This record gives sequence, structure tokens and C-alpha cells, in this order.
Amino acid sequence: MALRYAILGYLSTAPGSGYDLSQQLDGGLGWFWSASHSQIYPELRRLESAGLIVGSPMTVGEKLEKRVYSITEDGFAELIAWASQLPIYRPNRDPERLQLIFSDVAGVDEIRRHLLAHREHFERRRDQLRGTLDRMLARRHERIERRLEGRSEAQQQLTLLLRDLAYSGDIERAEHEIAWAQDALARLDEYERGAAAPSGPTRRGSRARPSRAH
Amino acid sequence: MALRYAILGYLSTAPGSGYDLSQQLDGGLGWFWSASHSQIYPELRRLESAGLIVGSPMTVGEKLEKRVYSITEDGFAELIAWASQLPIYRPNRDPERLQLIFSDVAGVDEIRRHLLAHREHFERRRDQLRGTLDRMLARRHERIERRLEGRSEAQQQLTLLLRDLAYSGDIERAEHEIAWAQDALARLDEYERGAAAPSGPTRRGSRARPSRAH
DNA sequence: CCGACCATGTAATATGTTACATGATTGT
DNA sequence: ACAATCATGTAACATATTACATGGTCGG
Repeated sequence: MALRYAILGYLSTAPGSGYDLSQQLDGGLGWFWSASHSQIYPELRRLESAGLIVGSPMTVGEKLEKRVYSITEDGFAELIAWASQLPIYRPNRDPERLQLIFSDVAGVDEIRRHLLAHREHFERRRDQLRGTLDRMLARRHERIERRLEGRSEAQQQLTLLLRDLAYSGDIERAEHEIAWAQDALARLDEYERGAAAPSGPTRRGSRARPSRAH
Repeated sequence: MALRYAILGYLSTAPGSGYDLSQQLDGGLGWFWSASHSQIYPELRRLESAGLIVGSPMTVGEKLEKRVYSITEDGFAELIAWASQLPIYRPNRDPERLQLIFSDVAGVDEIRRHLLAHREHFERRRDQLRGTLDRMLARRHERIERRLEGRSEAQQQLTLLLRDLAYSGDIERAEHEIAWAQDALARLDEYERGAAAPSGPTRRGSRARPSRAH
């Protein structure tokens, strides 16, 4: 269902083509949902035949056809109904954690490489998110500016507040992952140095963490 | 692919039946991966015909048939190969965040309910994870004790370290979500009180947070 | 004897990934 | 002319959810 609403949400800001959507959703750059164009185009057709969006054919240059979709009133109502629902939490699926807990069958070096990759992955993600958030707060994010157009001051503040919460929440998540990986690497070093070091009961990570600059 | 390795990982501790697996993975209670029995049984057959596990039929009581699977050497090698790989990060998909950023079309009350549900969800999750981690550190977690059997002291320490990292990492994630929702609720109240309150540039969440007890 | 749980499957549907396929436009 | 990017689709396959389907065991 989420793809449906990702599309409706996107089009509720301003009309756009399938290609525009796939630019945002393919690879999921800086975004909270992801889909490839092979999923997007059929879904657009389905949304259109359900009357939630309408597409108008345009021509670029001489021959290149594209379809620009707009949300309909029904589509907007559908979006509001969905946004008003309580969130439905799906079962947790975390391939990296799964890999980690069974990495005791691999070597310490492999675990270290894993944790380093983890840190780097979230450093990249944090930087990307920060870039987008900064552009947004500097009021230089085009799509969001479009969304603010023609709305009341209070409405605009709410939109910006929600975006800020979402982006800074994800940035903090990424920072948490970086700090976690850092700590994990330290604990792994400790393990390797002393093997059975202080032998006391293993402290919970949340407690045993000396270097949380937070 | 992950289901395959969740099963191999589980069976690398001790043999088990499809039902045992679905107890762990159905609904994903306290676990990092989730699957329903309708996925598990066919996958077990596939793993068996690939020679990675072997099933032996057992009879409970008079007639009830069950198949208890054990990992083979090939299966173990496959698990090690997988665990040694670098993690592959899939595109981010977060339906709750998606809902939140488009909730400016809904009302403030709906957003508040959403955030309250978010907090409660992660409070429950944190408590469940804590329960499991505490049992594990108290050395009362049966399955993990099974995994430690017959391994060297150093090996045991590594297993426990990895589990501790995974569980406490997830507990901290949950705590972060709770704190985030708490802060978001406060900011929403602030928004509602003043509507366009101090009008200064919105501070980034990570900075504007007064109550991080961390 | 009955309800909770053990135990295993299939089918239909929905969602997501990778590959295959085609052609136009724009800037260098 | 050539490469990068714009633009839209289909097909095959993999993965995940929900519903349908069946029967046994164990304890009260």
C-alpha cells in the first residue's frame, strides 16, 4: 500500500511524471520510500484507473511523449484518510543484525569489516540527509517550497515542523548507528586484546559505553 | 536470501523443526527476522534438497509426524560464507516516516495519536528486548546456552559479545525512538500553542532537544 | 470432551528486484 | 556523432502476506 501513498503524497505537492517519481524513489535517495520505475509506471496506471490521479500526455521536443499526473479530489481524500490512520508496524527485518549475531561462526576480522562498513554506510546516509535538511531549512528546497505555496502561515509551519522531525530523526538514527558501530569496534578490540579480559559479567552496551558525546 | 540464512543460523545452534522455527520467526518476537510458517516450510524443503540441511522424521505420541532438521557441513560452510560477507544495505523503506511527512494534510490531533502510538510501540519493543537480553546475560537463555556448549571460552565470549551488541543496539534504537516521539510531541504542543511562536528559524531536532537524559 | 497448542502443508495475492526492450532529446 | 539523460514500458523471478486446509496431542 505504501507505494500508492508515496505517489499520492508526492503528487499532492505538485504534478509530476513517472520519470520524476522514479528520480525520487529509485534508489531512494534522501527519501523514506523507494521503488524502481518498473513498479512505478504500472502503479500510476492503477491509480489513474481508480480515479485517484489523472494523467495528461505532453510532448517534449518533437516526438518524446510523457505523461504528467495530477492528484484528483478523490486522491487527496484518500491521502488524508491514510495519513490520519494510526501507523501499522510491520515485523522487524534487519539483515545486518541477523548477519552479526551469526558472525560468531566467522572470524573477528570479518566482523570488524562488517562494522566498519556499517559505520561508513550511516555516515554517508547522515551526510545526505543533512544536506537535504539544510537546504530545506534554508528554504532552498524547491519541492518543499512548492508544497508551502498558497498555504496559511500556520499550515506552512506545520509542514516544515513535520519535515524537520522526519529528517532530523533519521539523522539522529544514523548518528546512533555510527556511535554504536564505533563502540562495537572498541569492544571487539577489547575482546581480541584480552580474549577473556576482566571476566566479569558482560556489561550492557548502554552502560559500558564510555565515549558517547551525545 | 535472508530467510535462508536465518534458518541456517538457527539450526547452527541446534536442530529444530519447522514449527520451532515458526515460533521464533512468526511475528518475529524478540528476533531480527520474521517469517510466517507458509514461507518456512517450503524453504526448509528447498534447503534440504540443496543439501544444506537434513530432516529426520519423528513421531510424537502415536501418529503426529514432525521433521527435525539439522544443518549439514555444506550448510555450515554456506552460513560461514554468508556471515563473512560485507552487509548489503537495501533501500530504506519507512512507512511511518512516509505517513508523517504527508500528515500535514491531516490534523494535529491525528499526528499526536500517531506519535503516541509510535512511542508505545517502541516502549513495548524495548521491554521485550530487555527481557531477552537480561535472560541472556543472566545465562538463562536456553537456546544461547545451547550455542555456547562445547565451544572454547574465547568463542563463548565472542558469541555473547555479538548478541549483547545486537540486543543492546536495538534497545537503544527503541529508546531513541521513544525520545524522538517525546520531543516531537513537545514540539507539536509548542506549535499548537503559539501557532507561529518564536518565528525564528526552526532549530534542528538534535539541537532543540532539552530533555535528553542519555 | 474440549480448548489450547503442536504440526505441516497449499493457494492466491501483493510487493519488490533484475533483466529485457525501445526510442528521443540535449549538450559537447 | 556520441554520451548522458529523459522517458516509458514488459517479463521473469524472488519474496512476503493472508487465507484456506487438515489433523494430532495434552491437560483439565
